[in-house]
Amino acid sequence: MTVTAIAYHRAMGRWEPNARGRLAQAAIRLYAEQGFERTTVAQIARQAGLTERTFFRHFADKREVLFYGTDLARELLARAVAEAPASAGPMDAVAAALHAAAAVFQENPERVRLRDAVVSANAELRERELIKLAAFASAIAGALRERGVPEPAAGLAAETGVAVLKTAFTRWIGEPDGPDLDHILRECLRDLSGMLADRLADQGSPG
Amino acid sequence: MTVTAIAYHRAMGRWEPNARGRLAQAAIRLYAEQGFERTTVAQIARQAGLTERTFFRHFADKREVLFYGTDLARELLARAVAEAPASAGPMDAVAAALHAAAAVFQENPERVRLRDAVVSANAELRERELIKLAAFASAIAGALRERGVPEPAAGLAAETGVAVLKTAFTRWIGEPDGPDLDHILRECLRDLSGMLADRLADQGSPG
DNA sequence: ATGCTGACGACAGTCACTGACATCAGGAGG
DNA sequence: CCTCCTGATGTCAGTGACTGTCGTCAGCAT
Repeated sequence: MTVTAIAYHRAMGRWEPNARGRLAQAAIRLYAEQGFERTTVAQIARQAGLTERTFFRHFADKREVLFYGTDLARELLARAVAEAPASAGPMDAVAAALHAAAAVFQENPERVRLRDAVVSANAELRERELIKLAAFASAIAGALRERGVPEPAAGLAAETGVAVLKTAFTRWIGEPDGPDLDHILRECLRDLSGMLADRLADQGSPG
Repeated sequence: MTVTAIAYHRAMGRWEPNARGRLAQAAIRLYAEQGFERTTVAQIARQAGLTERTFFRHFADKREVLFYGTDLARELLARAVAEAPASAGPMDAVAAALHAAAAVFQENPERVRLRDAVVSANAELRERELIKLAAFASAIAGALRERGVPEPAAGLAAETGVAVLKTAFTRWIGEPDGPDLDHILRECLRDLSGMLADRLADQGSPG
């Protein structure tokens, strides 16, 4: 469930045309070919015609190079929540954001799948993915609060939304010829509503 | 939201009385005193009267030492789900598990808070925490499936449950003199039900 | 042309983590 | 009591991620 995969594009370096991009491209290729652990930063740098030291000037660590574009995705989610119609409830606004993210994924399914394969294959990368997802939730929660949704409802809706995104994404990746992400998302949201509504019905027997 | 904090106890070493425990205790103390990053594994080992090499024989890495007992917590959650009354719906079973976990946290609030402070202060430790929480979700989902709950409902209920636990835990940590975890949990579950029930009411306007 | 600024290379150093081998405590069997 | 065996530990050497520092060089403004 490497849901973080999103756009790979950015400004260029000053001398070389695009240092960051070259490093990122070299990295994902090498990670995919020989595995994350068996790839050294020196290899990536050499592949991109740069030095190891320069790699670490562009990326905080060896993992971060795979999470390029995460900032953009976070902004996208927050914006979608903010731009949801005023009449929409918290969970509707979150749903809108999830569908916006889904659209980006579906723009380039092959790259998303490649990245997912690399990230899923390594525990350290899965950890980093989770942090990014938590950042998504945090951004969504912030946007909800801007809409006047109080805590803990905002945080709860955001966390739940990300949980739904993860679940739907995993399902989508799992069946390449299955329905599209939008459809799966809607289905998951409906299932969840149902479960919780059931629970609401007979209240007060929690522990 | 370092929800992973749970029991610290285990078998003893053969020569020295309790190598694992001594290492864990030294580690958390040093991490709390001088920070995680400024503490070297050699320091921890020396403090415990052992060598660096031995530290890595007991813990997979420098972070893992703070996540002692996570396995027990995972089993606790799974068992609570399994032992929920047959009449309980998926979300009720999950709620029961969350309350079981809450009970363990409340057994020793000081230690939980100390650990939370250490983990929250460091990004790498927060990453590890998220992985453990994901493992919790996975265990809960498995237990739900054993109860006959189909996918994606099982995964969804599990993820949502962990999201609720995180939210409630954060709130609990945030106000030391506030209501107890059980109470906050119940409140969060109610809020979430409400939000999703509202959304269920006017269906079909997702994105 | 000259100086400034920011990106890069070169180099040395720290530390997390690993593999290989020696060693030593204690229990099982004589 | 002695001996073998097993498992936990110490020792040593090595890899690789990451950092600090300094020199250098391209492009820009003056």
